[in-house]
Amino acid sequence: MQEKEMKYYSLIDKVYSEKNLLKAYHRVNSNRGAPGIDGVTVKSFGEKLLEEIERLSEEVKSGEYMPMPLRRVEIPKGNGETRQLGIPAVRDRVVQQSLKEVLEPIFEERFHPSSYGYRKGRNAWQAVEKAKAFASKYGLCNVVELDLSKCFDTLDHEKIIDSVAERVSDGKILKLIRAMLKSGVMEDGVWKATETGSPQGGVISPLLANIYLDEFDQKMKARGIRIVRYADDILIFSKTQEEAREFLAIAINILEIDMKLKVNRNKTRITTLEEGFHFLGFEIVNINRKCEKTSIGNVEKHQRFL
DNA sequence: TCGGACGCCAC
RNA sequence: GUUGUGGCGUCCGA
Ligand SMILES: Nc1ncnc2c1ncn2[C@H]1C[C@H](O)[C@@H](COP(=O)(O)OP(=O)(O)OP(=O)(O)O)O1
Ligand SMILES: [Mg+2]
Repeated sequence: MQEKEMKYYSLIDKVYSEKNLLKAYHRVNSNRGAPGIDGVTVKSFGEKLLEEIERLSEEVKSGEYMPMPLRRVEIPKGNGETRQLGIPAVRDRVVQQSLKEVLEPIFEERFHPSSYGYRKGRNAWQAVEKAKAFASKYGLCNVVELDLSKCFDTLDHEKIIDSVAERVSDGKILKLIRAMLKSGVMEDGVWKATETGSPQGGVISPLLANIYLDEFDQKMKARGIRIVRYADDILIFSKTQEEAREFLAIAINILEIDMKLKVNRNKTRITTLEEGFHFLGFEIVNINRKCEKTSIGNVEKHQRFL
Protein backbone atom coordinates (compact mmCIF):
# COMPACT_ATOMS: atom_id res chain seq x y z
CA MET A 1 0.00 0.00 0.00
CA GLN A 2 2.87 2.34 -0.68
CA GLU A 3 2.01 5.77 -1.95
CA LYS A 4 4.23 5.25 -4.98
CA GLU A 5 2.08 2.33 -6.07
CA MET A 6 -1.13 4.33 -5.79
CA LYS A 7 -3.26 4.28 -8.87
CA TYR A 8 -6.43 6.16 -9.58
CA TYR A 9 -9.46 4.11 -10.49
CA SER A 10 -12.56 6.28 -10.62
CA LEU A 11 -11.95 9.67 -12.12
CA ILE A 12 -14.46 9.92 -14.93
CA ASP A 13 -17.17 11.15 -12.55
CA LYS A 14 -15.04 14.21 -11.80
CA VAL A 15 -14.64 14.87 -15.52
CA TYR A 16 -18.37 14.83 -16.24
CA SER A 17 -19.52 16.57 -13.06
CA GLU A 18 -21.47 19.64 -14.11
CA LYS A 19 -19.58 21.72 -11.59
CA ASN A 20 -16.23 20.91 -13.18
CA LEU A 21 -17.54 21.21 -16.73
CA LEU A 22 -18.86 24.65 -15.84
CA LYS A 23 -15.49 25.69 -14.43
CA ALA A 24 -13.89 24.25 -17.58
CA TYR A 25 -16.18 26.36 -19.75
CA HIS A 26 -15.19 29.53 -17.91
CA ARG A 27 -11.58 28.69 -18.53
CA VAL A 28 -12.21 28.10 -22.25
CA ASN A 29 -14.23 31.32 -22.33
CA SER A 30 -11.39 33.34 -20.86
CA ASN A 31 -9.13 32.35 -23.74
CA ARG A 32 -11.50 34.05 -26.24
CA GLY A 33 -10.51 31.48 -28.85
CA ALA A 34 -11.99 30.91 -32.29
CA PRO A 35 -14.60 28.20 -32.98
CA GLY A 36 -13.89 24.66 -34.12
CA ILE A 37 -15.31 22.74 -37.06
CA ASP A 38 -18.95 23.27 -36.07
CA GLY A 39 -18.56 27.05 -36.14
CA VAL A 40 -20.00 27.35 -32.64
CA THR A 41 -18.31 30.28 -30.91
CA VAL A 42 -17.49 30.37 -27.23
CA LYS A 43 -20.08 33.10 -26.93
CA SER A 44 -22.93 31.16 -28.54
CA PHE A 45 -22.04 28.08 -26.49
CA GLY A 46 -22.30 30.28 -23.43
CA GLU A 47 -25.76 31.50 -24.37
CA LYS A 48 -27.22 28.03 -23.78
CA LEU A 49 -24.60 27.17 -21.22
CA LEU A 50 -26.55 25.06 -18.73
CA GLU A 51 -28.25 23.10 -21.49
CA GLU A 52 -24.94 22.41 -23.26
CA ILE A 53 -23.15 21.46 -20.04
CA GLU A 54 -25.93 19.07 -19.14
CA ARG A 55 -25.73 17.44 -22.59
CA LEU A 56 -21.95 17.08 -22.40
CA SER A 57 -22.15 15.65 -18.92
CA GLU A 58 -24.68 13.01 -19.98
CA GLU A 59 -22.68 12.08 -23.06
CA VAL A 60 -19.39 11.68 -21.20
CA LYS A 61 -21.11 9.79 -18.42
CA SER A 62 -22.80 7.33 -20.78
CA GLY A 63 -19.69 6.95 -22.91
CA GLU A 64 -21.45 8.02 -26.09
CA TYR A 65 -19.47 11.28 -26.18
CA MET A 66 -17.53 11.60 -29.40
CA PRO A 67 -15.25 14.57 -30.05
CA MET A 68 -15.74 16.34 -33.36
CA PRO A 69 -12.93 16.37 -35.93
CA LEU A 70 -10.33 19.09 -35.57
CA ARG A 71 -10.32 22.23 -37.68
CA ARG A 72 -7.00 22.56 -39.50
CA VAL A 73 -5.33 25.98 -39.47
CA GLU A 74 -1.82 26.68 -40.73
CA ILE A 75 0.17 29.46 -39.15
CA PRO A 76 3.66 30.65 -40.05
CA LYS A 77 6.47 29.50 -37.76
CA GLY A 78 9.30 32.04 -37.34
CA ASN A 79 11.71 30.18 -39.64
CA GLY A 80 9.50 30.13 -42.75
CA GLU A 81 7.97 26.73 -42.02
CA THR A 82 4.31 26.37 -41.09
CA ARG A 83 2.69 25.04 -37.95
CA GLN A 84 -0.42 22.93 -38.37
CA LEU A 85 -2.89 23.72 -35.64
CA GLY A 86 -5.69 21.29 -34.81
CA ILE A 87 -8.50 23.28 -33.29
CA PRO A 88 -11.12 21.30 -31.37
CA ALA A 89 -14.76 22.42 -31.20
CA VAL A 90 -15.63 24.57 -28.20
CA ARG A 91 -17.59 21.73 -26.58
CA ASP A 92 -14.56 19.45 -26.96
CA ARG A 93 -12.22 22.08 -25.51
CA VAL A 94 -14.53 22.20 -22.47
CA VAL A 95 -14.32 18.41 -21.97
CA GLN A 96 -10.54 18.46 -22.47
CA GLN A 97 -10.20 21.28 -19.98
CA SER A 98 -12.20 19.34 -17.39
CA LEU A 99 -10.10 16.22 -18.06
CA LYS A 100 -6.91 18.24 -17.74
CA GLU A 101 -7.91 19.59 -14.33
CA VAL A 102 -8.42 16.00 -13.16
CA LEU A 103 -5.22 14.52 -14.59
CA GLU A 104 -2.78 17.35 -13.92
CA PRO A 105 -2.41 17.02 -10.12
CA ILE A 106 -1.97 13.25 -10.46
CA PHE A 107 1.04 13.51 -12.75
CA GLU A 108 2.42 16.86 -11.64
CA GLU A 109 3.76 15.50 -8.34
CA ARG A 110 5.99 12.96 -10.08
CA PHE A 111 7.39 15.06 -12.89
CA HIS A 112 11.16 15.52 -13.08
CA PRO A 113 12.37 18.60 -11.16
CA SER A 114 14.22 19.84 -14.25
CA SER A 115 11.12 19.77 -16.48
CA TYR A 116 9.82 23.34 -16.86
CA GLY A 117 7.56 23.59 -19.91
CA TYR A 118 3.76 23.81 -19.58
CA ARG A 119 3.94 23.46 -15.78
CA LYS A 120 2.13 25.58 -13.20
CA GLY A 121 4.41 27.89 -11.24
CA ARG A 122 7.36 27.36 -13.60
CA ASN A 123 8.73 29.56 -16.36
CA ALA A 124 11.48 29.81 -18.93
CA TRP A 125 13.59 32.04 -16.73
CA GLN A 126 13.74 29.38 -13.98
CA ALA A 127 14.77 26.80 -16.57
CA VAL A 128 17.60 29.07 -17.69
CA GLU A 129 18.70 29.59 -14.07
CA LYS A 130 18.80 25.82 -13.55
CA ALA A 131 20.83 25.41 -16.73
CA LYS A 132 23.30 28.07 -15.58
CA ALA A 133 23.58 26.30 -12.21
CA PHE A 134 24.35 22.93 -13.83
CA ALA A 135 26.87 24.42 -16.21
CA SER A 136 28.71 26.53 -13.64
CA LYS A 137 28.20 25.31 -10.10
CA TYR A 138 28.58 21.67 -10.95
CA GLY A 139 31.20 22.25 -13.61
CA LEU A 140 29.18 20.45 -16.24
CA CYS A 141 30.22 22.91 -18.92
CA ASN A 142 29.84 20.63 -21.93
CA VAL A 143 26.28 21.11 -23.11
CA VAL A 144 24.15 19.27 -25.64
CA GLU A 145 21.34 21.30 -27.21
CA LEU A 146 18.59 18.99 -28.48
CA ASP A 147 15.17 19.58 -30.03
CA LEU A 148 12.52 17.17 -31.29
CA SER A 149 11.04 17.29 -34.79
CA LYS A 150 7.28 17.99 -34.88
CA CYS A 151 7.04 16.98 -31.25
CA PHE A 152 3.27 16.91 -30.63
CA ASP A 153 2.61 15.45 -34.07
CA THR A 154 4.87 12.45 -33.51
CA LEU A 155 3.60 11.27 -30.12
CA ASP A 156 2.56 7.64 -30.48
CA HIS A 157 -1.09 7.08 -29.55
CA GLU A 158 -0.58 3.73 -27.84
CA LYS A 159 2.37 5.05 -25.88
CA ILE A 160 0.35 8.09 -24.77
CA ILE A 161 -2.39 5.82 -23.45
CA ASP A 162 0.16 3.52 -21.79
CA SER A 163 1.94 6.41 -20.11
CA VAL A 164 -1.33 7.73 -18.72
CA ALA A 165 -2.35 4.20 -17.71
CA GLU A 166 0.74 3.94 -15.51
CA ARG A 167 -1.08 6.08 -12.97
CA VAL A 168 -4.71 5.96 -14.08
CA SER A 169 -6.68 2.72 -14.22
CA ASP A 170 -10.07 4.21 -15.02
CA GLY A 171 -10.85 2.64 -18.39
CA LYS A 172 -13.39 5.34 -19.21
CA ILE A 173 -10.69 7.99 -18.89
CA LEU A 174 -8.37 6.04 -21.17
CA LYS A 175 -11.18 5.52 -23.67
CA LEU A 176 -11.95 9.25 -23.57
CA ILE A 177 -8.32 10.12 -24.31
CA ARG A 178 -8.26 7.60 -27.14
CA ALA A 179 -11.39 9.14 -28.64
CA MET A 180 -9.80 12.59 -28.47
CA LEU A 181 -6.61 11.40 -30.16
CA LYS A 182 -8.57 9.58 -32.88
CA SER A 183 -11.07 12.38 -33.57
CA GLY A 184 -9.53 13.04 -36.96
CA VAL A 185 -9.23 16.32 -38.80
CA MET A 186 -11.21 18.02 -41.56
CA GLU A 187 -9.04 18.94 -44.52
CA ASP A 188 -10.78 20.56 -47.52
CA GLY A 189 -14.09 19.32 -46.21
CA VAL A 190 -12.86 15.73 -46.04
CA TRP A 191 -12.37 13.78 -42.83
CA LYS A 192 -8.84 12.50 -42.35
CA ALA A 193 -7.77 10.11 -39.61
CA THR A 194 -5.27 11.23 -36.97
CA GLU A 195 -3.00 8.23 -36.62
CA THR A 196 -0.26 9.80 -34.54
CA GLY A 197 0.20 12.87 -32.40
CA SER A 198 -1.80 15.04 -30.06
CA PRO A 199 -3.20 18.20 -31.67
CA GLN A 200 -1.34 21.50 -31.49
CA GLY A 201 -4.26 23.44 -30.12
CA GLY A 202 -5.69 20.71 -27.90
CA VAL A 203 -6.16 21.67 -24.27
CA ILE A 204 -4.60 18.49 -22.86
CA SER A 205 -1.85 18.15 -25.47
CA PRO A 206 0.81 19.98 -23.43
CA LEU A 207 0.04 17.81 -20.39
CA LEU A 208 0.07 14.62 -22.49
CA ALA A 209 3.41 15.68 -23.96
CA ASN A 210 4.88 16.10 -20.50
CA ILE A 211 3.51 12.73 -19.36
CA TYR A 212 4.96 11.15 -22.50
CA LEU A 213 8.37 12.83 -22.25
CA ASP A 214 8.66 12.05 -18.54
CA GLU A 215 9.91 8.62 -19.63
CA PHE A 216 12.92 10.37 -21.14
CA ASP A 217 13.48 12.49 -18.02
CA GLN A 218 13.35 9.47 -15.73
CA LYS A 219 15.59 7.29 -17.91
CA MET A 220 18.24 10.01 -18.04
CA LYS A 221 17.93 10.50 -14.30
CA ALA A 222 18.37 6.75 -13.74
CA ARG A 223 21.71 7.01 -15.51
CA GLY A 224 22.70 10.00 -13.40
CA ILE A 225 22.63 12.36 -16.38
CA ARG A 226 21.66 15.96 -15.67
CA ILE A 227 19.14 17.53 -18.02
CA VAL A 228 16.94 20.59 -18.26
CA ARG A 229 13.81 20.21 -20.38
CA TYR A 230 11.31 22.82 -21.52
CA ALA A 231 8.69 21.04 -23.62
CA ASP A 232 10.70 19.49 -26.48
CA ASP A 233 13.68 21.76 -25.91
CA ILE A 234 16.31 19.74 -24.07
CA LEU A 235 19.75 20.46 -22.59
CA ILE A 236 22.09 17.69 -21.44
CA PHE A 237 25.07 18.49 -19.21
CA SER A 238 28.39 16.68 -18.96
CA LYS A 239 31.98 17.14 -17.77
CA THR A 240 33.82 16.42 -21.00
CA GLN A 241 33.15 16.56 -24.71
CA GLU A 242 33.59 12.82 -24.92
CA GLU A 243 30.94 12.37 -22.27
CA ALA A 244 28.68 14.81 -24.13
CA ARG A 245 28.92 12.64 -27.25
CA GLU A 246 28.14 9.55 -25.18
CA PHE A 247 25.16 11.19 -23.44
CA LEU A 248 23.78 12.45 -26.74
CA ALA A 249 23.92 8.96 -28.18
CA ILE A 250 22.08 7.63 -25.13
CA ALA A 251 19.46 10.37 -25.42
CA ILE A 252 18.89 9.74 -29.12
CA ASN A 253 18.52 6.05 -28.43
CA ILE A 254 15.88 6.63 -25.74
CA LEU A 255 13.98 9.20 -27.79
CA GLU A 256 14.06 7.51 -31.18
CA ILE A 257 14.07 3.81 -30.32
CA ASP A 258 12.22 3.57 -27.02
CA MET A 259 9.89 6.49 -27.54
CA LYS A 260 9.35 6.58 -31.31
CA LEU A 261 10.23 10.27 -31.57
CA LYS A 262 12.49 12.09 -34.02
CA VAL A 263 15.48 14.14 -32.92
CA ASN A 264 15.84 17.32 -35.00
CA ARG A 265 19.52 17.04 -36.00
CA ASN A 266 19.59 20.58 -37.36
CA LYS A 267 18.70 21.96 -33.95
CA THR A 268 20.94 19.51 -32.08
CA ARG A 269 24.57 20.30 -31.31
CA ILE A 270 27.32 19.77 -28.78
CA THR A 271 28.75 22.97 -27.38
CA THR A 272 30.38 24.38 -24.27
CA LEU A 273 29.77 27.12 -21.77
CA GLU A 274 32.77 29.01 -23.15
CA GLU A 275 31.31 29.01 -26.64
CA GLY A 276 27.86 29.72 -25.22
CA PHE A 277 24.63 27.86 -25.78
CA HIS A 278 21.12 28.84 -26.85
CA PHE A 279 18.04 28.03 -24.81
CA LEU A 280 14.51 29.48 -24.80
CA GLY A 281 15.53 32.62 -26.58
CA PHE A 282 18.52 33.26 -24.33
CA GLU A 283 22.18 32.89 -25.06
CA ILE A 284 24.07 31.65 -22.03
CA VAL A 285 27.78 32.27 -22.12
CA ASN A 286 30.59 32.32 -19.59
CA ILE A 287 32.01 35.83 -19.31
CA ASN A 288 35.36 34.59 -17.97
CA ARG A 289 35.65 31.92 -20.65
CA LYS A 290 36.69 29.50 -17.91
CA CYS A 291 34.58 26.52 -16.99
CA GLU A 292 35.31 26.61 -13.27
CA LYS A 293 34.38 30.21 -12.77
CA THR A 294 30.83 30.97 -11.77
CA SER A 295 30.23 34.37 -13.27
CA ILE A 296 27.95 33.92 -16.21
CA GLY A 297 26.33 36.50 -18.36
CA ASN A 298 23.34 35.95 -20.49
CA VAL A 299 22.54 38.15 -23.40
CA GLU A 300 18.84 38.72 -23.79
CA LYS A 301 17.41 38.25 -27.23
CA HIS A 302 14.48 40.49 -26.53
CA GLN A 303 14.37 43.83 -24.76
CA ARG A 304 11.32 43.13 -22.68
CA PHE A 305 11.86 45.04 -19.46
CA LEU A 306 10.11 48.33 -18.62
C1' DT B 1 -6.32 35.62 -2.61
C1' DC B 2 -9.31 35.41 -6.82
C1' DG B 3 -11.64 37.33 -11.30
C1' DG B 4 -12.10 40.52 -16.02
C1' DA B 5 -9.61 43.43 -20.20
C1' DC B 6 -5.15 44.26 -22.87
C1' DG B 7 0.04 43.26 -23.94
C1' DC B 8 4.67 40.43 -24.02
C1' DC B 9 7.47 35.80 -23.77
C1' DA B 10 8.53 30.40 -24.05
C1' DC B 11 7.01 25.96 -26.39
C1' G C 1 -7.83 35.22 -40.12
C1' U C 2 -4.71 31.99 -35.17
C1' U C 3 -5.63 27.07 -31.29
C1' G C 4 -3.49 25.43 -26.83
C1' U C 5 -0.50 25.19 -22.14
C1' G C 6 2.54 27.82 -18.88
C1' G C 7 4.76 32.40 -17.28
C1' C C 8 5.30 37.66 -16.75
C1' G C 9 3.59 42.83 -17.12
C1' U C 10 -0.07 47.14 -17.25
C1' C C 11 -4.93 48.58 -16.04
C1' C C 12 -9.68 47.46 -13.58
C1' G C 13 -13.02 44.91 -10.37
C1' A C 14 -14.67 42.34 -6.05
N1 LIG D 1 1.56 28.32 -31.11
C1 LIG D 1 1.46 27.06 -30.63
N2 LIG D 1 0.23 26.54 -30.43
C2 LIG D 1 0.09 25.30 -29.96
N3 LIG D 1 1.12 24.47 -29.66
C3 LIG D 1 2.36 24.95 -29.84
C4 LIG D 1 2.60 26.26 -30.33
N4 LIG D 1 3.94 26.45 -30.40
C5 LIG D 1 4.50 25.32 -29.98
N5 LIG D 1 3.57 24.39 -29.64
C6 LIG D 1 3.82 23.02 -29.16
C7 LIG D 1 3.57 22.05 -30.27
C8 LIG D 1 4.97 21.70 -30.78
O1 LIG D 1 5.02 20.37 -31.30
C9 LIG D 1 5.81 21.82 -29.54
C10 LIG D 1 7.27 22.13 -29.80
O2 LIG D 1 7.40 23.36 -30.49
P1 LIG D 1 8.45 23.53 -31.68
O3 LIG D 1 9.72 22.84 -31.36
O4 LIG D 1 8.54 25.01 -31.93
O5 LIG D 1 7.74 22.88 -32.94
P2 LIG D 1 7.74 21.37 -33.45
O6 LIG D 1 8.49 20.47 -32.53
O7 LIG D 1 6.31 21.00 -33.67
O8 LIG D 1 8.42 21.46 -34.88
P3 LIG D 1 9.99 21.49 -35.25
O9 LIG D 1 10.21 20.25 -36.04
O10 LIG D 1 10.17 22.74 -36.06
O11 LIG D 1 10.78 21.57 -33.97
O12 LIG D 1 5.19 22.89 -28.78
MG1 LIG E 1 10.57 20.88 -31.89
